[in-house]
Amino acid sequence: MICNFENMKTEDSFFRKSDYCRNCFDCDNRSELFHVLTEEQMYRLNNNRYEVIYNAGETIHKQGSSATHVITLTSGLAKLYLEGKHRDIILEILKPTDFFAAPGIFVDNRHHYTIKAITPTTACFLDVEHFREMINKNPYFAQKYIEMMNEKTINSFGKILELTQKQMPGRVAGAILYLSNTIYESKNMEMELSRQDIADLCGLSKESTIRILKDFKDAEYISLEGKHLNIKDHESLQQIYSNG
Amino acid sequence: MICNFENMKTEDSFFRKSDYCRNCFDCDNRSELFHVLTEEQMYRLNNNRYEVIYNAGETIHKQGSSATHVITLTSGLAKLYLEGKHRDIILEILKPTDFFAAPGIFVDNRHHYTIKAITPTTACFLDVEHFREMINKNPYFAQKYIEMMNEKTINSFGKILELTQKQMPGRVAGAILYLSNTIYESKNMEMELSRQDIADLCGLSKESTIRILKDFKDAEYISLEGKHLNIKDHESLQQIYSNG
DNA sequence: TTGATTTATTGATGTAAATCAATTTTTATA
DNA sequence: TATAAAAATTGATTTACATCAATAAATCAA
Repeated sequence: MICNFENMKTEDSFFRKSDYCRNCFDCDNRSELFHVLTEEQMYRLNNNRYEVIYNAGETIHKQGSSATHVITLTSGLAKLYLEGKHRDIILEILKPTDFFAAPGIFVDNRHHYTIKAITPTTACFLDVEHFREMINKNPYFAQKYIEMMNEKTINSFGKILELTQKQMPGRVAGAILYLSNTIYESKNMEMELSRQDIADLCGLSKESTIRILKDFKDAEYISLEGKHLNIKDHESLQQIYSNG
Repeated sequence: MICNFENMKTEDSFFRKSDYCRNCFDCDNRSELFHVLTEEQMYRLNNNRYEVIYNAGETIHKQGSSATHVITLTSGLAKLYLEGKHRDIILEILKPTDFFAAPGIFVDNRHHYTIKAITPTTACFLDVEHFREMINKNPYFAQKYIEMMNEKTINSFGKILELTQKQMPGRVAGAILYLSNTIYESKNMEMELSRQDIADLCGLSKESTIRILKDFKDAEYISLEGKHLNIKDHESLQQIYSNG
């Protein structure tokens, strides 16, 4: 499923838009990061990228494998998680325009986490060498990237505190608020995550997670039918999240 | 306790070395990061830095306070930790030439952790604005910094897995190995950390940590008198650490 | 040197959350 | 549509670890 600049030209459809075959110039799903590129750098970016389609459940990056490309999610939903000995810990749900450069690309050229499609997903791949070059040639780009990295670092600090200090209700409330505020941007969600996914987001067992969700439902903080979750009492959830 | 380039010139001791009053050019404690600077940038670096002396227990950076400087530890030992609601989590022990730039300096200009001196400590301070400038002007410097950041990110992934998946013996073994391999670089250590510090390194209660240390002592994996710890059976500790 | 304060140690007890096991519901497949 | 497989749910049980409480040792200050 390769679709680069060259391909598009031969079809005489340079600026044509399609679901998973855009060019970078008028791409709605371009990560914010790339806004600082010069025209020429954008041209080269477009020339060096390709897009891949994934089915739900397919692996996009595998922990331990070699990191050859950075990615931007262009459609769908994916989970980024650490594979532990006993369970997985989801660090982040990725949604369109989320950009991800493996921290390994400047260290050991390995992936240190796995990214797996939750729904059917498309992702745009960019060669690591080319990415490194943009970092070196464009200080604004480097700075933007550093900002992004730093934000993720700060988030991971928060994650460490949550996973070690909050107990079950606080963590589940946190996961619900994260999905609502950041991922679905609505209090009324048709969740695409499984119960296990939610558990992995909380660092809890699936059974415990289900029990807490039940409690929240009984307490009328949420309504929950299958994968349809509606936040009825945002205030209380926030309270539970904040108080641990 | 300010001692910059200008001060030193007036004393006619440009290249004089003293315990906490060096210039950057012949400083043994310069972080690796600064090796890529040009002569002129080194000059400016030297001009913009100052050094501070701390007593054991004093706070160098406070979580939540504003991040105005990046630091390099030039002597002593310090702990970098997250202040949680119920306990602190030590992310890293800092020792001389360890450089630390708060991830907040490119995000919200706040410190997201606390750094506290464990022993009497000196640290070299560099203004954030000047640091940002070096990042923008020197792509090698930027790249080195990114490498450093990425390494820390990868480490924090490991920390997340350890804190959530390993149980007590695995975590305590991990802490001992970390202190031995990375901090004291010896199997025979006169530890400067308190039992509480070791506990915070493991994300455990002080009592549990002490119990496990006792177990290791009884099993003759280590000898332990007060703060003197000697690793007698590295192999077994490594095994316990790996198997969790 | 002594008393005071902090740090370290040990034992007894409590509990949050995991695990195990069985059942129900949903989804996928023939 | 029937059947198999996977995911979700609920209850019973176990356990790893924290907390509490008491004492002992070490450090500090006067």
